[in-house]
Amino acid sequence: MSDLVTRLRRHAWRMTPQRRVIAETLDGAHVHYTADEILDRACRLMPEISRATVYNTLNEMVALGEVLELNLDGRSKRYDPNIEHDHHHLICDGCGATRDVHTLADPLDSLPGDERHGFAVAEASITFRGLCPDCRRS
Amino acid sequence: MSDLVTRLRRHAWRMTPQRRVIAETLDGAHVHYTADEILDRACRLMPEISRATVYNTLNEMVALGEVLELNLDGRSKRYDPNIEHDHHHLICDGCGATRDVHTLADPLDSLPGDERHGFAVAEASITFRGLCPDCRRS
DNA sequence: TCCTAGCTTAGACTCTGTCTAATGAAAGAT
DNA sequence: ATCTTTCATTAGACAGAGTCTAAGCTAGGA
Repeated sequence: MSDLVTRLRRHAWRMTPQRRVIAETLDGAHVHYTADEILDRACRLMPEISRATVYNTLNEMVALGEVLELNLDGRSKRYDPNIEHDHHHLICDGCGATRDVHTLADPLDSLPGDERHGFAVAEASITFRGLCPDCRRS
Repeated sequence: MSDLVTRLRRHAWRMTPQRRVIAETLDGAHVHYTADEILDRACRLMPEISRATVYNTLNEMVALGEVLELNLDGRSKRYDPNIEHDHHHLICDGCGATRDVHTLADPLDSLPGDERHGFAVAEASITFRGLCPDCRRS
């Protein structure tokens, strides 16, 4: 039983077999998958699952506040079951692999008042870019 | 004569009328446009310019290192003629307005070695989100 | 001026994601 | 247990952003 499934059960939300497979796929990964990667993996467990269901379900999980949607590479969205608001992301420029990281300092503190231009700044997230161990070798 | 055109002239790169219109459109703006917005504006000066040329040219400017490509909203890319590598972006959650900001500390220093997971980390950029002065009022 | 590399063009194509209309399954009421 | 209503799932059509292709055009050097 994954933690994400537990969290989703608390909402008034039908837990269908398709939704369970999607939630378990998301939650079991240490990297953040795209919708198509989740579809691939879900198809191994439930071959007849449809693309629309995967997209619908991911959007609903995001709307429920139990999954974060990441727009990091400009190609496809990735989904993060970790909803803590103090984490950031490390992305491989070679293959697009994405994972959570934690920093020592809160980046909000690094933006001085005179650089806020009258904005009410609520949130800051850092995107780190580089090459993952696999892509460094090739 | 825009500063971006001056910078582009330093490269072995044909300065065609199309490329000049695109460079001047980009450089004259205070916000960061999408490729389609640039196409719209370029068409006012040169009605027969093609979509492919705008996309090709923007990609070449990025490859020359004279323009930065931003993936901030997951929909379409935006182009920033400011290529200083130590600036970040402040985005309004209300209207999407985007502007450059500078921070006190380099965010790369806030990622400890044991959070790098074997990656060769090259770059870090911060996205600040909040409400701009106009959107705070309404 | 002529030549040639390389630029521009229209339109087809790909990829990611959304929408629609029809079918299928769950949960409360009887 | 069955009915009924509501919501979920499905295949496929559609939409938006961006890339590719093949043909013609042009900038700039010889």
